[in-house]
Amino acid sequence: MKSKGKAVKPSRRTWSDPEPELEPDTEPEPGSSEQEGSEASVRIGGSWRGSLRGGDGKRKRGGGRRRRQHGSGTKERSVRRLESNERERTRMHKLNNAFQALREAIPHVNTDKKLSKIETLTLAKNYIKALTTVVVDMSGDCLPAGGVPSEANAAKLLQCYQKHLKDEGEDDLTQYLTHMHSFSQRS
DNA sequence: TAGGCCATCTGGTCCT
DNA sequence: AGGACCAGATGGCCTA
Repeated sequence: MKSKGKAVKPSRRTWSDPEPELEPDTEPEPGSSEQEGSEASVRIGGSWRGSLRGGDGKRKRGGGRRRRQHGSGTKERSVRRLESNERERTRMHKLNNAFQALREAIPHVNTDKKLSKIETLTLAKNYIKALTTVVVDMSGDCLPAGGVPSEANAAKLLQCYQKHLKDEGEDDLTQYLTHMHSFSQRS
């Protein structure tokens, strides 16, 4: 299993752990010094970076110009940024937890390798499609046309599913399994 | 070393 | 007004 990313990244400095020489209160940021809105450079981890916003035609919903932050001091903005970063971090953690739950819901062969996010989504999509095919197939055999979902029907479907697997194997899952194997072979 | 994947920061926009 | 959401940018880690 890849143990990527999760390890502590000592060189990644967060706003909550600022370096002493970095003083946002006193050091103006080039490009973002409240005068140019189309392009900004910000300082992260001690190095300046420039963003390409405004020049590539993306993210242009609305004005496109960076809004000026009237009436809020640098310190207050810094605090708000910290809070915003924290919220974003927890939001992403929740998202990752959801991805993990999805990974655990999808059967796959190579459990040694953690599915990437894109693999998880692709497998989930194919898995749903495969199961849908099975259900539709079985409901044609086992349920009256236009049958209303009910506990009785669900039980009957389950019986049919088991019979289906016994009689015909898991051919309906072939496509899903194909994708699954392609993923596992790449690891 | 290049490329893939990821976490984090960031600012703009949307929504309540 | 403030939080949620989104996407771009950046840099670290890992594998082929």
